[in-house]
Amino acid sequence: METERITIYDIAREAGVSPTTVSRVIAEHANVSAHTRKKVRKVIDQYHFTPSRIAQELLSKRSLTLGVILPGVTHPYYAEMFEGAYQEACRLGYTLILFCLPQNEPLSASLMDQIARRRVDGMILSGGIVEATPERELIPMLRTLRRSMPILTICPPLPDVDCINIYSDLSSSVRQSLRHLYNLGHRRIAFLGGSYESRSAGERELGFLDEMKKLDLPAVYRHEAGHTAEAGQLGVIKLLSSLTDQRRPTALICINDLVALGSLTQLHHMGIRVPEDIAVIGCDNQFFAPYTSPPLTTVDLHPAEHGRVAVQQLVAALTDEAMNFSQPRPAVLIIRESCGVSLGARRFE
Amino acid sequence: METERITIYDIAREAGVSPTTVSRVIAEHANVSAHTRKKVRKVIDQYHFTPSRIAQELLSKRSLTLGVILPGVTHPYYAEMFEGAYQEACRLGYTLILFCLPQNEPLSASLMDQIARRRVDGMILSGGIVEATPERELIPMLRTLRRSMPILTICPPLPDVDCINIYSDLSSSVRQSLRHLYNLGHRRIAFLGGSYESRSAGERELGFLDEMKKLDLPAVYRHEAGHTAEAGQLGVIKLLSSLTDQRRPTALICINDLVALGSLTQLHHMGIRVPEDIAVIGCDNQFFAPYTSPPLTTVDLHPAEHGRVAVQQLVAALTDEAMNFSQPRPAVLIIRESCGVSLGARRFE
DNA sequence: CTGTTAGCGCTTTCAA
DNA sequence: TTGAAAGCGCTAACAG
Repeated sequence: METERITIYDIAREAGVSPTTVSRVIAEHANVSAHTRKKVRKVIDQYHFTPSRIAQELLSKRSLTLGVILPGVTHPYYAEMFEGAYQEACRLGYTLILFCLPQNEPLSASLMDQIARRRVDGMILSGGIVEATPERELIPMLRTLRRSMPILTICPPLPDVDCINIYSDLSSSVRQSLRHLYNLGHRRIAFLGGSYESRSAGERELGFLDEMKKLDLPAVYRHEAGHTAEAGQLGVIKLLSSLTDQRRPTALICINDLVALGSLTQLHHMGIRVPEDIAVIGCDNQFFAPYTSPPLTTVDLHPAEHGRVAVQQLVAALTDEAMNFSQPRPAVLIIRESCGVSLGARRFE
Repeated sequence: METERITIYDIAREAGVSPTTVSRVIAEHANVSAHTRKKVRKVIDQYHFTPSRIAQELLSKRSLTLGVILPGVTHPYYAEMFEGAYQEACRLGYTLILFCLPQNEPLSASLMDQIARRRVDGMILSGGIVEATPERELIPMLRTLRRSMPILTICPPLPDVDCINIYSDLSSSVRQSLRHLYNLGHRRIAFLGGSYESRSAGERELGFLDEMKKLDLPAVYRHEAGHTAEAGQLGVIKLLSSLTDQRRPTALICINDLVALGSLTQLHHMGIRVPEDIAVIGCDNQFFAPYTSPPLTTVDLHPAEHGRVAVQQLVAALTDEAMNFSQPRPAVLIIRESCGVSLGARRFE
């Protein structure tokens, strides 16, 4: 098992030069004669030598590693975010270490410790940790972390911490969906999903309420639910079972595509046609959205791009003593069939 | 930005002891008097000191880090596998570093180099890299890697390399689906998806062909396709468009749920009812399977468990000079509605 | 162009 | 019970 690790000294000895010279050859420094270089290269290749990044990190005091805290990658939204971040990190010569932290778990002391020990150069945080942790707990933790490295959060902006922040214009997302439905003639529009504990969900909720008010519509159809397909299914049951057909909403905005998926299934079970009887709009533009029946109208939040930009900004902050500002990223409505565009604008009672 | 890093020497000086003692306190060694320990602890806490894992790694020659190569985490199958591995790694005190390598990209020299430099303690490989790379290229690379660390592959077993191997019993997966359909009365059964370049796909293909032969059925309905929903959609078009209704297969086994999803959509477009006109079975039991219409019968391969077991085995190999054997993991058929059980066994011409 | 020296932050002898 | 010294593998500074 233990393949006695070869060091730069072994190479130096074997090539009859000093370790420094070997180091220079590896780093492709200019000040090495072609002859020496070739000689050293040969020995390096012969022994399949690769310098230890661990030693380099110790010396340079930079790990060229970024930590990422996400609720996990099982949710396609975060999976895409991670991959976007990963690509950009590769491009910039950084490595990512992913820490999965379930939505409702707080940033434990043990995780903080692990991060600190690793001496990562910076942290990217998204998901429940920055969405659902009470600010009175979260802010101090972030401040502590911030003392040793720059931090980037992907969530609605947080007050009183010196973090770079990237956020989806969630409010705009709901507003766009709402306006689209309004223009199609809908007036009884319901909002389904999320939980008031999540700041993102809250922001959408607020966007919904505010836009409804602007449109002079009563926002009576709302239902707190989770973020899963099952939650969508349950949500529809709760939302509709108590209502007569006359008072039933004619359109449904779901907090994400998973909830929309569950809703579609449940509506189908109940014999309610989409989009004829009720229009449905999701959010996230997940891979399955074109394949639901009917294909789901949704909003693309571009999580992969968020990830990419996050790494870019964080690395920039590491180099320049840079600007830590908040940046909203646009949300774009993807129109398919579940909203009923093909039916044209109609009049609803 | 640069928060002058505190070292064990700073703590030692401040506490009026030697660095050794501080080290001992941190490692919770026995041989420190209660008084000294308390004194040192206080200084440590005061300065929020955490020992550098980088220095520890350099000294101990172990990084307590495992590398994982996956095609990415965007595919839920691999996302689940990763999370399973992640959990187990946490439990055992290891960190995972994820390298995303697109399905059809070979293990580049640059990636090999990166892995070697990181001095990870072991590697877990799955996806295209071990599925689709020609063996004449793959085996030598694995051998090279194997010289410096234990390797675990999650894929059909590879010949001539000393790797631990975990694999889904893919052949059994197809056989189960096939037999289930057969018992329901189906005789014209089609197989859709995959590509002959992938060893997993090949194994399923073989399972299909072999089982068809055992059942004394002609395996005429096969179609190489990709692994995406779009591929499923296209596959159905190609498979059915040339056939008269009489000769059309009455059942369809898809290589994965994505392909099944695309197939369902396309069948719907073509006015072919599932399961009345054609039964459909997928594979992977992805989260959306209960929410397709009709709900998808599929096979659960338990990727998360694969991930967990992988880490467990690899860590075991790191400690014991352990057993490198191949382990098939069971595949279980999850029966929903797309296969038409509720219709009961029927007679097809 | 090349080599010597010192030190990154830690732990492990070994000695006191 | 505590500490001094050496070294993990590498590179930057400084000589030569």
